[in-house]
Amino acid sequence: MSEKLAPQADPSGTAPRRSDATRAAILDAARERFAAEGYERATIRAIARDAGIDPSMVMRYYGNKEGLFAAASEIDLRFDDLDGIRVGADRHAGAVLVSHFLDRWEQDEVLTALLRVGVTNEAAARRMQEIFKEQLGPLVAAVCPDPAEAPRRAALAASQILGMALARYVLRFPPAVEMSQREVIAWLAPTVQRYLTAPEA
Amino acid sequence: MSEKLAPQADPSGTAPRRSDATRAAILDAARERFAAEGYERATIRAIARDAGIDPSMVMRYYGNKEGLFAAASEIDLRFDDLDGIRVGADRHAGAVLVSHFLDRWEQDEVLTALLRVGVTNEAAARRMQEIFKEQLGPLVAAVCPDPAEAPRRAALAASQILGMALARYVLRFPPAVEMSQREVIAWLAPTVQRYLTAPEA
DNA sequence: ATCATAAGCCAACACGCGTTGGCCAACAAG
DNA sequence: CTTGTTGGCCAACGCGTGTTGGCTTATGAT
Repeated sequence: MSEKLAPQADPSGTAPRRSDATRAAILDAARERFAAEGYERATIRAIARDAGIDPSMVMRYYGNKEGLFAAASEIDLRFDDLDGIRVGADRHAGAVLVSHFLDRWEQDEVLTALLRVGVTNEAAARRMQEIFKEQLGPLVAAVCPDPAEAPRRAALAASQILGMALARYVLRFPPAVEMSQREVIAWLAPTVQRYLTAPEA
Repeated sequence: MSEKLAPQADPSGTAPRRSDATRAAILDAARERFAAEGYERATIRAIARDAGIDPSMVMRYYGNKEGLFAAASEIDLRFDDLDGIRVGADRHAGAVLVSHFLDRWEQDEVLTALLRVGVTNEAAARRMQEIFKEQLGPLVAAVCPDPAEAPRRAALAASQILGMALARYVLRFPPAVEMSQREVIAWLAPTVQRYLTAPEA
């Protein structure tokens, strides 16, 4: 009676459902559409068409459009891969951070989606705040001189990183698009480095 | 016969119309709505309501929604006020530029509107490219060492300035909002200065 | 083999949108 | 005063949207 919804023992903790493939297809399509067109123009009908199913399935699995976006925009900035910063590479924190963000941005369209949607959608903007606060914040606090300054320094670094993402991946300013990843890092790393570690004023 | 549409002599070149006040009210309301909500969520009906007239008037005067946005998002970055840069204050170009942009952004909601809309709307994104290219470009070319590098350097400066505008005026990251204008200038000026004048790599 | 359940589709709803054309009143020129 | 022109409103159209409920089919446990 208690395990009615779990047809078989499940080591991972979540019961696998027969519809998991469909759910994933919906999420993939949603991420792509949200990233490419923003919240309003990414219609549930179009997402369903991309996923090869009926629009009503989207509602069944994610409740409503807001719920779909919430599910599709879950993000992990993957700073765990970066524990190198703490261990003593503080002098290269800027370069490591910029490089990491560029990688993440080019691999994961969720970041573009969140940026595109966050500009118009209050909930997405708050989500973005949380992500940067909770994931970038601690990392900055560990690197910067006075932990009390961490939020401000993180915001400054975020402003440069988001600004480049905006110019390069969203607005597609030709010069920003044409720069190689290495060039972008060479230019932005000192900026971010200074925001993180330079003494105030 | 030739002057049928000009009821009286007009020194300024454009005939004043009885509807000019309404046209202006529409544009004001449009700017505010586009800046606050982006393209799709700023409805013509709401704009008309704000302006105190009927939605059909908007169509009469601006053709369609696209035309309205085009008219409402005309922008002059006002770099003319800044000829100080050329005259020899090149060492402070970064500070002057950042300060000028912050002022413009806080006075003119069109900039926020263009940023919010440009993220989702192709035409607005192109418009933004043109504005930065044609208005910021020449100014950068006059300050930077090799004019051939101007576009890239302008894009870098734009990435930082737009990034801060994004964090401060659109996404409203608390630390970015709480910083005083003076603090923002103190942090960003050296960055922009370097983007404009530092030797490459 | 049975049968509850899950997966899926279809058709439709109500709503808000951009947009249109016709009608009325205020104005200005003769 | 008359008459053409402009400014303005009203009512409606067609459309695409998010969303709903019911129906059919496949599935897998019993």
